This record gives sequence, C-alpha cells and structure tokens, in this order.
Amino acid sequence: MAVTGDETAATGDMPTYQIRAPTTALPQGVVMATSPGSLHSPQQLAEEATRKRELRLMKNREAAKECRRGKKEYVKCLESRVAVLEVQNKKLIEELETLEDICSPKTD
DNA sequence: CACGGCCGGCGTCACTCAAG
DNA sequence: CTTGAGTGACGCCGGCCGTG
Repeated sequence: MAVTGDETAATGDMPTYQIRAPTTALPQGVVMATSPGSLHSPQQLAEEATRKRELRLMKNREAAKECRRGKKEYVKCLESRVAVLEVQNKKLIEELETLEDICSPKTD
C-alpha cells in the first residue's frame, strides 16, 4: 500500500494516532429512534432503541478487538523490520571500516 | 502469605472519516 | 445529512512478580 503523500494514510503502515482530551462525559444511552412507521408506543420505541444500542455495542466490541489485533500485528511487523535494519546497518558499518582500512594511506 | 506495582486485555465512549 | 467502521482514550479487572 502506497502512503499517498499524506503522512497518515491509515493504511496499515501508519495508523492515525490521535491524542484527545477527555471531553465532558455526557450522559448517554440516548439513542434517537428514527420513527419507522411500524413503531408507535413509547414502549416499543424504547425497546427498539435498546436493541439498537446493544447491537452497536456488540459491533464496537468486535471492532475494538480486531483493531487491537491489527495494531499488535503492526507493531510486531515494525519490530522485526527494526531487527532486520539493525543487522543491515551493522554490516554496512563493518564494510565501511574494511574499505577505510584498505584505502587509508599507510603511515609507517 | 499479603501487598503493591506493572502489564495486557477488555468494554465502552467520543470522535473522525468515508460512503451513500 | 446520516450511517457505519475504525480507533484513541479511559477505567476496570485479573494475572504475574518482586518485596517486606
């Protein structure tokens, strides 16, 4: 996946990490039921709202799990990449030292 | 043991963003 | 504008480990 210029393309390689202040905790559980013609009594409306909320929570629960799983995988990926790059870097440094030895004028 | 600190996982809320 | 998916932040809980 090509990160399109945008530094946070949120596509596996660079998740969008955002810091947010803990905004005022509104009381919630308030779900607006967009009155589908078939529902009338407040009772039914409330039940529908509850059902929707539970569904939403369930989906979000699953989404959160998946999100964490993906994040862990992403971090593991980065860590192994770091390991590879460290080895590569070490080799290059060694090579550089060897070449410097070969090329340096002998003083004695 | 009992405890306290640290860590990882979970559920939920609040928010953003893209699609319809 | 509405809706659904994705994700950061927060708080809680249980397990592990070192220390007195």
